[in-house]
Amino acid sequence: MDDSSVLLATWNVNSLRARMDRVMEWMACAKPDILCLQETKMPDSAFPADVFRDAGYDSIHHGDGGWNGVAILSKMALSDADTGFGDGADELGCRLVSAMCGNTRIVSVYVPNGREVASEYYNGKLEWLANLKRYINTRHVPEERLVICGDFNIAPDDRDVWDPKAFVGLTHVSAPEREALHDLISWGLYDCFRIHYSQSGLYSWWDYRGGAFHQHRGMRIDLVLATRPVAEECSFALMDRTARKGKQPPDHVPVAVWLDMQR
DNA sequence: ATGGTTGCGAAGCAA
Repeated sequence: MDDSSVLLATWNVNSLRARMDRVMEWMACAKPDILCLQETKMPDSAFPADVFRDAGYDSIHHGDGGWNGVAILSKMALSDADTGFGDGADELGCRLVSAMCGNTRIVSVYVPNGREVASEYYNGKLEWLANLKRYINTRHVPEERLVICGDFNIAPDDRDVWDPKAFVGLTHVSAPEREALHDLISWGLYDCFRIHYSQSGLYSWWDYRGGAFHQHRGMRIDLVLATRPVAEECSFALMDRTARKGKQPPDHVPVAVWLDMQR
């Protein structure tokens, strides 16, 4: 990692209020250039933009209460920020924020969980994913510098779940969810983590219950998707399992990618 | 054993 590489990370923090000390600690250690957050679980009025500014980060937040909430932090100035799908489509509550960061468009997303297959929430998840595809397709082209990252609440394939047999009939792995994600990716995106790793058993999330983390029962549902111009510059990727350890850990860990691009 | 844990908000609900 030379001085010209940019470190971009995405992290579902499961309440920024509860995780602020950990987030600041991780940022001081990893020094990401760009950090996308999900599940801040706070309204814009509570978002600590001043604290991040003091730490050297510009920021944009989109949240309206105790659930969901997404943000982008950046050492470079953010501009042309936008929230939601912007076309009147129901975004199911503060799940998308976007901004220009240098010459690259950054989108931070928190895809709905879906709760149970065939539920109204599951159908809403599929609809939200279709809206995301439409949002991207109407505003961007694959030749642009574009990153869409966040908690997709979908394990792209069976390598990304600890036991596929245990997930039969459950959300996050169902064919319609995976097809919706594939439909988005096939528009012209690359899964940056998979550029560097092909093996199974590498996860970004572990259930709090049942000692799942220590039993290696997790899923890879937090993704950094990028168009070809950005993906070609992706020299390395990591999911920081250390962030799942210690006191009051979040259930997700940061997914980080190094991009050899000019600042 | 429809369990288990965490956060929100102040009791269940969402994940």
